[in-house]
Amino acid sequence: MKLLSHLNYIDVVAKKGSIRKAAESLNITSTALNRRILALEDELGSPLFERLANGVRLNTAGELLIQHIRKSISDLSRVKSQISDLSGIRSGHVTIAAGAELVGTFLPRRIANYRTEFPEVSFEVLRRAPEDAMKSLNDFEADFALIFGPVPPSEFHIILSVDLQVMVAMNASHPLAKADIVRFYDCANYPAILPASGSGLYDLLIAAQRQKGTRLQEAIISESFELMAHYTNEEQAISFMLSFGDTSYSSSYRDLIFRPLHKADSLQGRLHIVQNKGRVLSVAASKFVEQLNQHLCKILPDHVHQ
Amino acid sequence: MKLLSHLNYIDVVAKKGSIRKAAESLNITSTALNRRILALEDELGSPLFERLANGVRLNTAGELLIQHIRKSISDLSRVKSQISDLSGIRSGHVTIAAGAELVGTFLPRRIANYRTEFPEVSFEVLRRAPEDAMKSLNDFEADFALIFGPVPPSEFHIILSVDLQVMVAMNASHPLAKADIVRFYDCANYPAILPASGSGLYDLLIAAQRQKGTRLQEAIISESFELMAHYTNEEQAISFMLSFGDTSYSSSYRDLIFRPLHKADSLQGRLHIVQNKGRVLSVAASKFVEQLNQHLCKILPDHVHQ
DNA sequence: CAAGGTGATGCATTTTTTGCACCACGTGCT
DNA sequence: AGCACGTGGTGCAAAAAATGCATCACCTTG
Repeated sequence: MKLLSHLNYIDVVAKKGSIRKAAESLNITSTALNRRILALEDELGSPLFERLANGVRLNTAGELLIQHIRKSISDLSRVKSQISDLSGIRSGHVTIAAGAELVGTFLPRRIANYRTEFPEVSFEVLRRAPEDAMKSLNDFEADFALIFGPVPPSEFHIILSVDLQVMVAMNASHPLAKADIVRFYDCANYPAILPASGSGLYDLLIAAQRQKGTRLQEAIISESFELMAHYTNEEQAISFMLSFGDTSYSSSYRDLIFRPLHKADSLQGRLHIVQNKGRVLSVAASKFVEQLNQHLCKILPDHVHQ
Repeated sequence: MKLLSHLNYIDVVAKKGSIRKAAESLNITSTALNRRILALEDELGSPLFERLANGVRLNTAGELLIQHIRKSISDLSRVKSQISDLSGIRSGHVTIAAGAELVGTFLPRRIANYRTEFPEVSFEVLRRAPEDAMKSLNDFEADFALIFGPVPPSEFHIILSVDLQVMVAMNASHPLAKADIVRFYDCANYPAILPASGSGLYDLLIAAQRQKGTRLQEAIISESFELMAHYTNEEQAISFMLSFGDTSYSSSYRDLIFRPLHKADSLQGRLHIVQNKGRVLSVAASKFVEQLNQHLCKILPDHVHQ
């Protein structure tokens, strides 16, 4: 797009922190890019970047402008999608920032389901810790975010919240698999595979250990839930996963057994679907959120908060 | 400004309804403008204008885009003003859409007062009927609007509301001037100069006549409050004006006497300061609104609703 | 002090935009 | 019907703008 390409250039420079690097990734010469920046600064009557020895960095004026640029680009792409929607072409692009707990299991199936109906819509999933997911929203990098954990700051609009239970995952031959329900203190008797910090599940498990006075055996810590799932199968270890009430999500890891925790130990967190306040979602994105909404209401009635 | 000039061109074409006319007012040839439009349409993959025999008109896609363009231009100018604010230059531009009741008396003094502090800030006052004032907000033509009359639609953000009394204006030698207070039915005994429809005061007077069963003598109807004021001086006629509690506004029309209406007849309307929902005001505009706010709280305590 | 990185700049080249003249088409007036 | 006038669209040449190369000045790092 020609219109925003000029603006987009600034955005890339800001992100790369170097005119030459940005120019390379944009497939133009640094000269051209440099001069565009100079022209823009001249036009605004104020520099936008601080020139450092090893690159450039946005100054305050630049920060103000880049915020507007990102919003403009994002809004324009929404308008474009609305316009193509008018022509009857169901196309578009949806960018989602989601916690590590969700990118592997929950989202793939939801996206696949959506794309059976609208195959022209492309998706982009950013795996982000809660704080980074919010930053993505602020930078207009993501259309909306799926955040599991504590209530997000009030500066965002919460489209939907769902109460989710944490379940214990283990190999079929694991001793804990014999009972239908697991106590949290029993978990401390076996090596555990825990998520790394920067995930809502991590926060929840830390809080639970402190509250219950139970200390889990941290055998492996990983930020990859795929590794956690597969390794649970290798060793007589346990791990923790979100339950969507529906076993179909859990079953994506064959051979793994999922057991709920005892009522008194129940680890409950909330999944929040949030978006930027005052921002309008694209046609495609809002339809996807609507589909998520319906699905969650169907499999988890009485747990959904609008 | 180069960045938005391309976009602004579309805006001008939409407003002029003709590429040639727009090109003339933009000091470029129609060829260049025409090709820019074609290029943009090509880029978006969809026409933006309907080609008619006597010009062009936005189609649905164009309406969608022009909305974004106007918002972008408006936001960018706000960012520009913020940036120059950083450099210590207190400059900017404020556009106000106001009812005819306010442009002549209330606003000039407020603007003058503001400009003694910030002489670099320029102002633009659009005299608009309530509905047109809201349209100006929607089109990002005005930063905010001063509307007197019924409560504006909820799709706008009401910054401030003030209860305002309507007073009766007359020549010093007018019979009604003898009493300190005027009854509404007494007004029917003299020729009256009334505002034309499209002003909040008009709506208020129409409603009052119906409610009280009193029919005023419509000697002159004008949309100009200046004419009303001056003509009131010429003939033994009466007219109606807003009271800001402070006589200083009324005194701008020398020789005119202002009398309040009896309590039972009191014509009370509301002045609303409204802006587009979700829109951020420029530094200059928000400072001006703040000054209005303080002033109104000072001269009309207990009548201001935030 | 040298090596490797950064952004800035002069000048020739390429690409894009612009303007002129003209076309095709529709409207309205005679 | 005929004509004049206005509209948007287009081919081609001129003008303007953006680009790329080579180079400079500067800073950091080894």
